[in-house]
Amino acid sequence: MNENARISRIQKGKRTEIRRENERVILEAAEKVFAEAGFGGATMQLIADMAGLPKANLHYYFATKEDLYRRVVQNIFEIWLHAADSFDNAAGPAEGIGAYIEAKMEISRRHPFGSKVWASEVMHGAPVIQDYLETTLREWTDGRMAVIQRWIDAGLMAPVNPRQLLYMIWATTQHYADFGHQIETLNAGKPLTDRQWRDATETVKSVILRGIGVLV
Amino acid sequence: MNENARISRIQKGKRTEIRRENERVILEAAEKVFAEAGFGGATMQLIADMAGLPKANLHYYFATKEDLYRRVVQNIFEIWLHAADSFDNAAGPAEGIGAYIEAKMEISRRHPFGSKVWASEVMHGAPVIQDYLETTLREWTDGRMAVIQRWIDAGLMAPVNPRQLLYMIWATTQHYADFGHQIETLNAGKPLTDRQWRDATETVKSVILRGIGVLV
DNA sequence: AATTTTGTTGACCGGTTGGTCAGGTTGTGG
DNA sequence: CCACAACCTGACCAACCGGTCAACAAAATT
Repeated sequence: MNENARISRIQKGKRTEIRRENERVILEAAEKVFAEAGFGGATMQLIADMAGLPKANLHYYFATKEDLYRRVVQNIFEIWLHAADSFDNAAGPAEGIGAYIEAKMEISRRHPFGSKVWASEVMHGAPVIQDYLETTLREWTDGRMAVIQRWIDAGLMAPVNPRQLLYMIWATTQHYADFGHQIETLNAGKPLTDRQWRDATETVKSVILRGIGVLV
Repeated sequence: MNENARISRIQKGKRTEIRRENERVILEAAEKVFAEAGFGGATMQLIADMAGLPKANLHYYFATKEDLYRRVVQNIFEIWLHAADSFDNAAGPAEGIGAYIEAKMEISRRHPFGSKVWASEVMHGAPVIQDYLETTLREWTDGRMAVIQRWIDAGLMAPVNPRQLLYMIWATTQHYADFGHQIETLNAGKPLTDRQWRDATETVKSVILRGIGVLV
């Protein structure tokens, strides 16, 4: 048996497939339940029911409720950080910040449950991911602040406090996920349409970009 | 006994005083515990300990955990609505929206626990205050949107979607309460100083006001 | 085909939680 | 000073929750 065949077998083996699929189903159910009930309000039984598995099976893949929760939070954090790719290779603030806002709005739309879990985690004092905040997030923030400061120094945008600007972007974009229920209620109880999402994105972009002196 | 004497006695009676004071202490403790642990994670025992009362005493004043929670949520909702007073008798958007942002930032600073409870309630689908969203909040929103629209029609500000503008103000201001822990962590673990709160308020105000074409 | 590893699950358990209640204490009106 | 109402609380309970485990099934390995 050569190396390729072995790798192929490992990746395609039924065992591996079962594990991957079950973990996926469990994490998806957990994300939803944690988002809708909070960590304390969520029960392993509820997650199991939503995943269509016996509760004992959950504990086979994830030792404890906290382990499962940690994985859910880490998943959304990864997505969150990736949105920064828009930021990096941008020529100036109009392009960079505009693309970042669009990326974050897209995340709010496609991962509303993950966003809520993250918000909930932070609101409760980040008991699980405090170390991420102090290391990865801090470095990430410092890096983007430096980019914004360079744009300001180059006269490409108004001298707005870069940190506060990032907070404003985070707040406005995540609002559409975290407070989605309120927004839906004020929208006659109906989810936002494609057009409404585009309008919201455009409004956020235009107000912020004009607010930092990039648009006229 | 005349009417005045009776009212005076009722308001000053020790019984009334005891009830009012105990309810106040319990609500204050409950707000903090619900904010830090969520509804599901909060326990009556924890609230009782923080209030310095036996658990059974809590159930004397508030029949169920849900009753207590409902009162906490209603309290913050009242404060929330009152911030709109800044909006109403304003000559134009610079004054009205500026004052509203300041009022909401002040609420985020002075009632961080209440803000978090409100956010948590909405994030979880507003199980307790859904009717408020559909009645009071909707009317409130429609009213302010009309005011903003009049300003736009009068040429006092750029034609920004009034609804999205309100959402942006809610999001940016409440962010400082709901994500206060994250902001504090990124601030070297220290709470914002007076000066930093003023800076944050000014940045939010200037970016939004410039963003809607009110500032140059 | 035998053996080992991995996956599956109903039944069970100790600990915690929201809520109750009986019996006591304190304040109030007559 | 008496009777009634409001307030207080230790002890208790049924329900539920996270987690365990033994016994079994299925797949992989030899």
